[in-house]
Amino acid sequence: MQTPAELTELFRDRGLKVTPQRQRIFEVLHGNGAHPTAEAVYDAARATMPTISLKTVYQTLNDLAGMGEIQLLDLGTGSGRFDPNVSAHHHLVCTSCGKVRDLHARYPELRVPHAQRQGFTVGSAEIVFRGVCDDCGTKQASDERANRRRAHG
Amino acid sequence: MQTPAELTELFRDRGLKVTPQRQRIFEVLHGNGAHPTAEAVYDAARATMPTISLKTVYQTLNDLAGMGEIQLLDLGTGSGRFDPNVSAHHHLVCTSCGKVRDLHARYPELRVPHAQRQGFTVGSAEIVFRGVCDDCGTKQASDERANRRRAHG
DNA sequence: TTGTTGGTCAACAATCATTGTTGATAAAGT
DNA sequence: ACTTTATCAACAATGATTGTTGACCAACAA
Repeated sequence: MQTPAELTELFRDRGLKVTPQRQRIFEVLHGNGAHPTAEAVYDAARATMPTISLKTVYQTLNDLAGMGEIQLLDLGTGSGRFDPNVSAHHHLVCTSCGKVRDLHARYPELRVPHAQRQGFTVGSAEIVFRGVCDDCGTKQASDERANRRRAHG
Repeated sequence: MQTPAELTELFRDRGLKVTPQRQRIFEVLHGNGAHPTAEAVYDAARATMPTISLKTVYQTLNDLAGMGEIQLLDLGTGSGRFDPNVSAHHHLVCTSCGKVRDLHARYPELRVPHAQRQGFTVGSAEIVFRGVCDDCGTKQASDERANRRRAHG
């Protein structure tokens, strides 16, 4: 997505008002590679603007998605995640905590074999790599150690 | 997944009773490549068993998923879909009607470049190809023709 | 065949993420 | 300054899914 200043212009061009709440949301999203949920954006915004409402956050996120400035992802983690990175890319998803990271890699082989098209006209392909992130990996390891201690003691 | 007869045995082995409702659900799923939603399974089951409840359908689908006989997919179509095909494969999703089809193809290139792992230990990879199915493609074309006629008339 | 266990049903409430509604207030943009 | 639109709070509603209750009945083992 574009910088907060550019988004401000974009909103003005479209006749949308640039309110402090919206600017706060622009800031929160700017350079955020963590693919926040609406709730996460809400929490981050509230840190410096305690009266902002979750409704307003959803509203603004949907406006941004409608303009193509951010992307709404459904990666099977229970709630939608908003990705400020709009260019073609793939995702790493932690099956333990739901963390999502961008993956910038080219997969030129990603074609559907003709015999398998089943009548589909394919427009895009996304890869979701599922696994365990470093945080959850080390936590699991220490949990297991704790379990062993408990079993022995 | 296995045949209804094999599933019957599996349920018995686990101390689960084999009721007509469950057998009906086995039949509905057997050889079903359409990735039905819980509602779709419910509707199909009701065709010959009008009193079966949606609750029972969810229950049995979850039991089957717990045994690894079917797979619950979240492909961003709004509701979960149940896939009787448990082996590694990918999916074609219609962005218009939500239809899902299996894609049996090998993508040996599907590795995360080491420099991009970001601490993740990757276990699996799924590709979702999004596009328009034949039904929706032809429907869209005829809709457009109708729109042109309306505009001219 | 009978008894115990568990499944099923209906009806309903509850969950979670998300969107809609209302009416009052405030602030943005001309 | 005036018009328009955003925001807020509080609340209801959505749709998919799960939980709850109590009554009933059927599967399976003895």
